[in-house]
Amino acid sequence: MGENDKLTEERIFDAATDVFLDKGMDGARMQDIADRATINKALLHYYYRTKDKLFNAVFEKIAGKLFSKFAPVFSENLSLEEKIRFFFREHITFLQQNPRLPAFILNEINRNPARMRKILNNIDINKLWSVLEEQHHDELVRYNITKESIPQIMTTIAAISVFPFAARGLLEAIFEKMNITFDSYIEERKVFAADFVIKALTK
Amino acid sequence: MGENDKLTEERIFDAATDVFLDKGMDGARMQDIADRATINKALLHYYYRTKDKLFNAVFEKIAGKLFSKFAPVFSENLSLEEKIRFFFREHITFLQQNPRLPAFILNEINRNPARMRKILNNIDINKLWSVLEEQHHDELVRYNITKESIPQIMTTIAAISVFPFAARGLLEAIFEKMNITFDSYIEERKVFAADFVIKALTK
DNA sequence: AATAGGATAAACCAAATAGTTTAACCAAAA
DNA sequence: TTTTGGTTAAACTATTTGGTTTATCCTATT
Repeated sequence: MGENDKLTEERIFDAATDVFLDKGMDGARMQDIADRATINKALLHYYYRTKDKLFNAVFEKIAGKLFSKFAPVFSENLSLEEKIRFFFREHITFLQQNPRLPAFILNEINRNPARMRKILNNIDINKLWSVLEEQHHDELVRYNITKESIPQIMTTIAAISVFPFAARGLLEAIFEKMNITFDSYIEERKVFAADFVIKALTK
Repeated sequence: MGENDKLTEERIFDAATDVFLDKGMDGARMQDIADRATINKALLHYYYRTKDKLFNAVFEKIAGKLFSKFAPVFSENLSLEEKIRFFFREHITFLQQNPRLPAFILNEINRNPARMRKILNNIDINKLWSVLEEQHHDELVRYNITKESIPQIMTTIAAISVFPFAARGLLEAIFEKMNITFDSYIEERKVFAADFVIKALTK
């Protein structure tokens, strides 16, 4: 019954995603995952033999989702400034819908850096620079963006987008005292972030 | 023998800090901590009755250390621009010496937000704005910094400083392929970050 | 000399947990 | 009708782990 099959496997995968996102690899319990998928432990192990295999499947899917959001920057036909605005709008909106991803990824990356290296092996980092230079040569000159400054700029952009979600628990506690909500702060951030970065880059 | 006493308690505390920083609350093992302190488990429990109490002690110390680094911004007698430069230089240098703190704090905050709230209760967030406005009224106007924009600006500054360390495992993997080291990137960042923020804020 | 308390080794306990096994159920396919 | 394979409940194993207990040792203080 290949139909029902997929349903169950998917239910397991979704339940596992949910539990791992909440508790991390160490804190997650196989029984929890089975419960959340409303199956029993035997069946859980029947589909994913070990906790490790299950976790790896979940982690790779999540990491893929998170990083794939960076791709349009290299494909969309927009000016550099438009791309920056586009990126923050899209990426932050994505994180709004998947707010637990950043903390999860950052935590598991530090627990097991090898896992990350394996995923990154599929990406040719150096090629990205060539593509960027090809598409935006004039703008790069105008903004004074060099190959050397790329690491600083890119990590700054990532930081501005990702950090609020990674530090969500902390920020919510602070914002509570200032009478502002995390949600409105995030909504504002989509344009604040773009303005801020463009301003900083403009000569 | 109060002397030796303190030595042991400190050895335990340091060992616990080390293990918790590496493995987190869930991943840490009491036996590991005892081993690293070169004492036995009985004595470990003799000093800190439970894993939870030990963890809380470690967490509060670490959180205190991390946040205390934000304080000089309100005490040093410098212009706003100088303060921004001062902050990034000092804070990033501190993180260079304690690179595992950010990932640890962010992770544990999300696992147990209540713990953070308790610590933040000792800080009067709203007062900080008054102090800032008192000390830098003219500059705030000049830079177009309002009470409303403070959350965006402050979290951006924190993000730029903290994120590289929280994402260290990821960045190291990427930088490897670009033939640059995390250390040189961080060294650069002390001034890049300040320049970037000041540029973004200047009208 | 006696005592108190830090320190140890080692065995122990109870609970949690990953993973396995077994026997039985049921529906769809052969 | 038989077989196959997804599915279940439940008991079970082996190991890990937080925490306790006990008996013993050592040393500084009384």
